[in-house]
Amino acid sequence: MGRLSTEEQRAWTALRTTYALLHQRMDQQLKRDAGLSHLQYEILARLAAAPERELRMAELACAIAASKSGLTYQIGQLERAGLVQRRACPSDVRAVYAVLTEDGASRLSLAGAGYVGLVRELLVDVLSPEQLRVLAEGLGEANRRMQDFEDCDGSLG
Amino acid sequence: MGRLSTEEQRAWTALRTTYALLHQRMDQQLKRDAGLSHLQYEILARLAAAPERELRMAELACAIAASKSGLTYQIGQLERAGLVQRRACPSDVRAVYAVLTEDGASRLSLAGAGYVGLVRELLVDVLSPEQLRVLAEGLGEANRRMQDFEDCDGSLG
DNA sequence: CTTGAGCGGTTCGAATTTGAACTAGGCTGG
DNA sequence: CCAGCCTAGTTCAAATTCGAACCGCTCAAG
Repeated sequence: MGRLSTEEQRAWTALRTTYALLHQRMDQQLKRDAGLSHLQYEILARLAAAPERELRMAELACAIAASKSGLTYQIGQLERAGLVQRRACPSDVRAVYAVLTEDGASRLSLAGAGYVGLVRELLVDVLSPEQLRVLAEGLGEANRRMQDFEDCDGSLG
Repeated sequence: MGRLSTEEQRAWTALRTTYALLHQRMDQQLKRDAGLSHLQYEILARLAAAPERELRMAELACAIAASKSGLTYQIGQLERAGLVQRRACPSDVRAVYAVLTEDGASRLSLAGAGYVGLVRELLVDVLSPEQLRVLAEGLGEANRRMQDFEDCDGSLG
């Protein structure tokens, strides 16, 4: 249980602050460009990538690491804005699908350029391809373990 | 302005979710162990590492990537809990120092073991030393650039 | 000196987030 | 079939967060 080595500390701190700064920048830019928060953008992006452009609430909550109630709130906002629709599931009355609307898709692509630009400018272009590869692999593995252990839900709601 | 390559996307997504999951876990564990939020822990940790165990509000806000008002709130909480004290700056009446108290220091060390354990278990031990080094270097550089560009304050509050 | 711009923090209201109930449906053993 | 437990989402109040407006102070230019 000793302290972290300098290198270990640097790695963790860098991870933390990189994410924090990037997140902050994205929030500002997305809000300016398309009136979306970073979280909302991620939600729309997940939906866009999903088959039929729809996902169950729980899957979505898990994917974006938000609490159940937090997602309910955000989907509410997005629905009011017409970017998403709720759809009941025929086989299970309890379940709800969030579906990306046409408007949602175009809003997403409106925001997309700026978002991608930011990821490039502040992350991708700063790293060598090799560094990027290592990062994707290493953190990908860390992720997998956490999700496995936690079953991607548990206390999240 | 094209899309991100699969690898680029993987890297960014992994960064995002790794941080999110780690943050969530920390929040829970710290709350349980010592009644601190992750943010509060970071604040105390920064103070502990600073000379004289004190920092100006603005420096602190910058260090933890919080908004000015957000920090005011959290320092308020920590002060009520007796873990931190505000101290005026003799040379500049406007400035305020946040000082770690003895209680703050012991609370911090109380929480420290669990915190470090989590960082080890979920991040450090999952990566090879080489991966860790690359991560620290790469993200460290990304960080430096963002902070430079933004002068570590700007629109943060 | 004396504006006037800018800094450092705080305050305030609105938006978001959280966790703990709660509502309802499903699902399994008896 | 039925009780008891689990699951999916929502609701609600409380805690946190954000941004804009604000206050008092500093500092450099005139």
